[in-house]
Amino acid sequence: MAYWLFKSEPSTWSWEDQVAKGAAGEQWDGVRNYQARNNMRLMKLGDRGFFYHSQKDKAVVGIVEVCAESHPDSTTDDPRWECVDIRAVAPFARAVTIAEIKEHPELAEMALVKNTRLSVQPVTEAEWKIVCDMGGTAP
DNA sequence: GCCAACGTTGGC
DNA sequence: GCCAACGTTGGC
Repeated sequence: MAYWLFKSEPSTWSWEDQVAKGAAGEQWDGVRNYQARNNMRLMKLGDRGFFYHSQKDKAVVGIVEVCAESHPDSTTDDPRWECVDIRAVAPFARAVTIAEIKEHPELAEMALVKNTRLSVQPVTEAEWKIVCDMGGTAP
């Protein structure tokens, strides 16, 4: 299984919005960046991801799961853009802020730190375990 | 609100 | 195909 990170401005699409969609989930639409799209193309059913709030919170707030593999983004007619569907799995017991992530030496290579603007990022298994632990939630 | 980083666009 | 100009993102 692979691990990912999905970034969203809470004012646009928040963890609460995601939870409200329940087990059916929702498409992660609106991505207009090739690197982010390519990451979504690599995702498999059951892959897990972090849900990150940018801007105001700047923190990982929960865990999501891929519940539909890459398909055309219904919000555009442009065939270049695709997206996956994700559903909320579990909230973090406590949010893990980007400041904490930057302080942790083993997380220095995370895309969140190195490539701050990428909205859909890969996460390594080691990073996954560390951040879940910091969030007080089992991986 | 500012600014650095980076992706995209368009003229040549 | 290069590169300057511009727009957007996101941390601070």
